Amino acid sequence: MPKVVPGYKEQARKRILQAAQEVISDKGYFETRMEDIAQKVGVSKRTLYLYFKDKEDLFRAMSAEAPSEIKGMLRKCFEDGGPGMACGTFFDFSTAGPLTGLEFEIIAAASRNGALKRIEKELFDSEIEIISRFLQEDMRKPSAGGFDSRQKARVLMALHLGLKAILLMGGNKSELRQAWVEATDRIMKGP
Amino acid sequence: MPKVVPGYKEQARKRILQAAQEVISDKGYFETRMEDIAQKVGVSKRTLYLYFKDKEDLFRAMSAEAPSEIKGMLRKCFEDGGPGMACGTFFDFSTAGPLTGLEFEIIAAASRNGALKRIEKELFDSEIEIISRFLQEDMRKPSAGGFDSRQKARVLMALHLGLKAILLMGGNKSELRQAWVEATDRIMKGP
Amino acid sequence: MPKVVPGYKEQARKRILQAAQEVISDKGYFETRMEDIAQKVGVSKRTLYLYFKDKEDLFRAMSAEAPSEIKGMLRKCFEDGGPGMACGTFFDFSTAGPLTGLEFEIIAAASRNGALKRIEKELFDSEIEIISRFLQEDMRKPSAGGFDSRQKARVLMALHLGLKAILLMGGNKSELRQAWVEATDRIMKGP
Amino acid sequence: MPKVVPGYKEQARKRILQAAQEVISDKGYFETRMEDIAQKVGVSKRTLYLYFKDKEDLFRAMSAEAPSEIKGMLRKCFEDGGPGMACGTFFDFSTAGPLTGLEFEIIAAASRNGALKRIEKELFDSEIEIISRFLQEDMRKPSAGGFDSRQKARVLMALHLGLKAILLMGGNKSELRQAWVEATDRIMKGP
DNA sequence: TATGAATGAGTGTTCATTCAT
DNA sequence: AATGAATGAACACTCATTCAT
Repeated sequence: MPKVVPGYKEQARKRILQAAQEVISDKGYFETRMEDIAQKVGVSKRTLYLYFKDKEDLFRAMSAEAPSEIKGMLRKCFEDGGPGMACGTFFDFSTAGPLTGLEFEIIAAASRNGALKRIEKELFDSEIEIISRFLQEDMRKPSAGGFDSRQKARVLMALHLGLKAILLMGGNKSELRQAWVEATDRIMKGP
Repeated sequence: MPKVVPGYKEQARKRILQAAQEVISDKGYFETRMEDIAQKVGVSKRTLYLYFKDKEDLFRAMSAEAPSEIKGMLRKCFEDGGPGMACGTFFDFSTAGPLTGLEFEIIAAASRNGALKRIEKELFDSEIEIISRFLQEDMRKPSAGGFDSRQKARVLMALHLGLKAILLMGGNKSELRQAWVEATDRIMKGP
Repeated sequence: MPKVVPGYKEQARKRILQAAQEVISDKGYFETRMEDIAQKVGVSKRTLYLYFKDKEDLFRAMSAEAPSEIKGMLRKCFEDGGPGMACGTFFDFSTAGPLTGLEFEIIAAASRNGALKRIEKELFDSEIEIISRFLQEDMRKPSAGGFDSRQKARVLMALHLGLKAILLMGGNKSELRQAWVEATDRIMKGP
Repeated sequence: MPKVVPGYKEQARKRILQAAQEVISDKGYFETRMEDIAQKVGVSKRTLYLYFKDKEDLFRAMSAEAPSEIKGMLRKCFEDGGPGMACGTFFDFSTAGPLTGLEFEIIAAASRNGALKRIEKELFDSEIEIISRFLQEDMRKPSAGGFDSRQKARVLMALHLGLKAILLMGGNKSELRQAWVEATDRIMKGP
């Protein structure tokens, strides 16, 4: 293992976070042992503590950095894509991987943990920002009754989150996809 | 302690579940100790095991019975109330108590636990049933493009769940309420 | 193991403290494992935590209760015995058992731990009290120059402690005993 | 960092020992981490191992060299000073710095560690030697009853050590100083 | 000479759970 | 119906120490 290579520690850190996300997605935070993560990375348990103060710190970092791919997905769907396809595609993308409860575990944890709550809020706000910007471009007109693009973005995010929750409880995927497409259509077109 | 009173055990059980819900809402499942629940009920730890096989069993029972009040709320809003007020009122009702992540913790747990998943699915389906019945009555007309009342109900539930998640992360309540009212209006009226 | 016997817990606690004193005397506080103590008592490690919050708490309790035998010894020598023999006897008594550094470890710890310091101070003061009372009876006359019985008691205690330290470092016992007898004689008789 | 300077290693070693003494005085041997010492010196942890085999080796070296200042103090008080003032001055000198339990921790450790015990014994003996030489000069007469100057020196050392212990437990300094002066007077004058 | 990175071995502590009453 | 006492198994975390540079 190289040592003096600059950026090495940063990479190692990333690898740990990646492994953590996989294991915690799979087993849940509390049922995940530091050992599990260490094994997945291929280092000793002790090494994790060189990069993170404790388990919670690792979880926090993971919560903060993992969603960067979600934002990438949002960008791909909402910034690059055309208006019509954006929503359906987004649903497909966001439900493509293996379904895990990680997102909800983080939310539940955030409800009891100030630091995590702040992190999540910030991530959420930036997501709203991306979508909202897209919607504004798309419409170019002031929204009726205060239901502006930011509110619409919130609704989209909420709906999306809720549908994933239902999927997690065993909901039918194509059924839910259809509900999503139909609903987003109404929400975005307006009355 | 009365022993001969019939239904005593049932009552004691209820008391335990109630206490469990309070404590677990507050601290989270994994951070809640059997001790905590026992103390809240005012019995010894050992006694809990007379009513539930183990901690998970208790959690399962709690998950299954706690939502009965949610259904009551749904009934009050959607079966008894008129169409216009139903949605706003439902939002107000469902966000009235102290906000906890319990719901999402259960969802996350269900994603990894077959028994819990079945329980949650069933509860969810019955909730969909209630709302969907209301929507049908309200409209009395076949919905366009397969976006029938059941799908709408799903969308409502998902949106509601998602908005609660956002609330939990520190979202602004009145803002989200407005988003909810506006969105449900569009979803239900629909083209 | 009987459970409902009143005073049972108190006895168990005593047994633990006794074992702790033996093991810690032997190996030192930091090198003593909770496991070691548990084994000596014949219970599981976990059981220790039913009686003491943590290792430090156990150590504190041990420090506070173990010296009761020292006080007994003091009483036997200074209160019951006649003036002449008290000192020599006290030295013999107090150096009779196996020599350990426990006393000094406690003192070192007390210097960095307020709670322990208070405990030790109190014990020390009560020991001074016992000796000082004996000296007063013995002399029945006001001491010259403020070197009263309390001061003399302090000197005796200090000297005794110091000689034990020297013993611990490999000092010759009979040599030190003689030094003690000679010195106490001068201290108590006065100029 | 100069390498070719002869005596450089020796100096570095001294710096480490000095730092070790400060940190260990402050936190205690077992609660002091190699890291702490390294930080205090301003080198990496690894470097300490270039100078000392392991933690215990470092501690041993520290125990052996630190007291050189005590001997200096003894010389200043007992060899250079006149008889009358020696004792009071010695007390003042030896209790001037910040009070720590280090001395007693070393004693406790020595009681369980042969190598350390030998080191301490030797130091102690050389201290006795210094004082005893002073006393002999002072008196120039054979002591009565075997209570020779060496025995007196032992008593002085023991008393001094004991009083420091009492100080450490929260004893009153001026009270103890007075006790010391009074007692040493009686011990040295003797019948 | 010096060190960034890594780790094996081990500790205190916790908790759900069971025994015997 | 209820419980005081006890525990086995497990986990987070720590530290002195060594590799490779």
